[in-house]
Amino acid sequence: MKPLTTTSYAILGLLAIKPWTTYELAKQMELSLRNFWPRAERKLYEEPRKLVAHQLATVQRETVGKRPRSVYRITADGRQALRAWLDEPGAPASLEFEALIKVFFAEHGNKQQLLANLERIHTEATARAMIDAQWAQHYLATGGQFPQRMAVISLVGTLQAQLNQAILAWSGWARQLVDTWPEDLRTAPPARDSLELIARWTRHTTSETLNRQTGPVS
Amino acid sequence: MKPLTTTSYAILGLLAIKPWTTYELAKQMELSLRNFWPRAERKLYEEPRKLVAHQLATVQRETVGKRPRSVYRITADGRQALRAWLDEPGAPASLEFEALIKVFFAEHGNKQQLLANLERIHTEATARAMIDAQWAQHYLATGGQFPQRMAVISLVGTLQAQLNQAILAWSGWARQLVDTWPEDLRTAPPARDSLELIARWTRHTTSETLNRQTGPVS
DNA sequence: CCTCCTATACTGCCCTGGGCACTATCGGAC
DNA sequence: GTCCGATAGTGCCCAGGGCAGTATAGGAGG
Repeated sequence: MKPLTTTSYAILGLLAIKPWTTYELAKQMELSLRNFWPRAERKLYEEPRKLVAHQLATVQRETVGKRPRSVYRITADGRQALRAWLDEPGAPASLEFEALIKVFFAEHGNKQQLLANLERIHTEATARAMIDAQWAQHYLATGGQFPQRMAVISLVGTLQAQLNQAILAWSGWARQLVDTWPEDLRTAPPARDSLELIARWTRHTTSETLNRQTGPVS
Repeated sequence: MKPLTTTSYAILGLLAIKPWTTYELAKQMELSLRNFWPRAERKLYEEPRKLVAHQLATVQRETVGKRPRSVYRITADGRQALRAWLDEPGAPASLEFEALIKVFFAEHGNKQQLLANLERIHTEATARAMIDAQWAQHYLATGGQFPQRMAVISLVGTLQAQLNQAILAWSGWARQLVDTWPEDLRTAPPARDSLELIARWTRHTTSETLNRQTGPVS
């Protein structure tokens, strides 16, 4: 029997809200979890079956006219498994950001290319901020599809918006700074002020011993 | 001939700095790009060969005693290809954050479980902030292994640190807020203040600076 | 001098998950 | 009556993740 993955538990979490068809589950995953757990739609279709095999859900085969569909429902075991899963620490966060690689290797191109990449990041973050704003307005106005979930959703939505704001603020700052740099980026002055700020962030923390690990970039 | 991927260009970017052995390339990728382009070490060993096939790099087979090794070197075509790649827009950023799924579905568990998950996020972000601080101190003190790269590295490092700070601030805020919530999270009041702040981000794109250190809800 | 340990320098192999392509019916608009 | 988008999926290839394994180099310690 196929072992359950994080994606399985994400689906199980949705089933804990209400019963859904596989198609609806796939749509809902895309809608609400894409931003912190992106998965290929194709693979989501295999998850509910695994849940049934583990007796965490049941299927109900229906037909709409001639077309069949499967409605999945969480079981008591399923709710129990979900609660147990919430106790386990999750894997550390992981980010993929191709445009940042282009910033990282910008000295092998010219200043205009770096500015263009920063501009693209800024534009995307701006668009994203608009979407976040509309989302927040929608939730404030309607309370959302599942009002009992609004509290936790407001937490998660806040982090997403804050992360996007961080990218927006950074790209605006970086753009302005790079504007003052020479054409040959190898001779540009490093952002010392920013590094000094980062270097001071140890102060607000405990004197716990640190294992030697690497910082953001080496 | 295998097509080049983003990972290929990341390796090519490293080769544009200096020649490396495959082993060194793999180590360096892990060290410096893990945080925004994480890739399995195993697969990195296949990339330099692809670059040679495309004539963007050359190999030099050497031996250290009885042990063979391959040193890769970028070609003029390689530098050209790297510059061209810098012009193409990168794929949108993508985040995987399992602990956030647990926050998202927290209403199916109890308040203590949610607080524990927030605590874990906070602890990890705190540890990460210390690593970032040490990294910044190291760079300020030594200028790094490749001083001509310090300017671009300071940009990328700043974003990484800022993103971690956003998580740190958010998790601290969320922890305090959830503390005031009832046991049954379905009846908890949503973070309206925060949503209202996000909702307003449509209009003003204020001149954000690095010194903006406000938490999620200021 | 010998042993142990870690760093260097990779390769084999299985299988998960990403992603494109494809099928088919339903329901409402025009 | 026709067209289009939404509903409801399946088949299949292969890139990439990740575990395991091989072998030599070089320095530390006894």
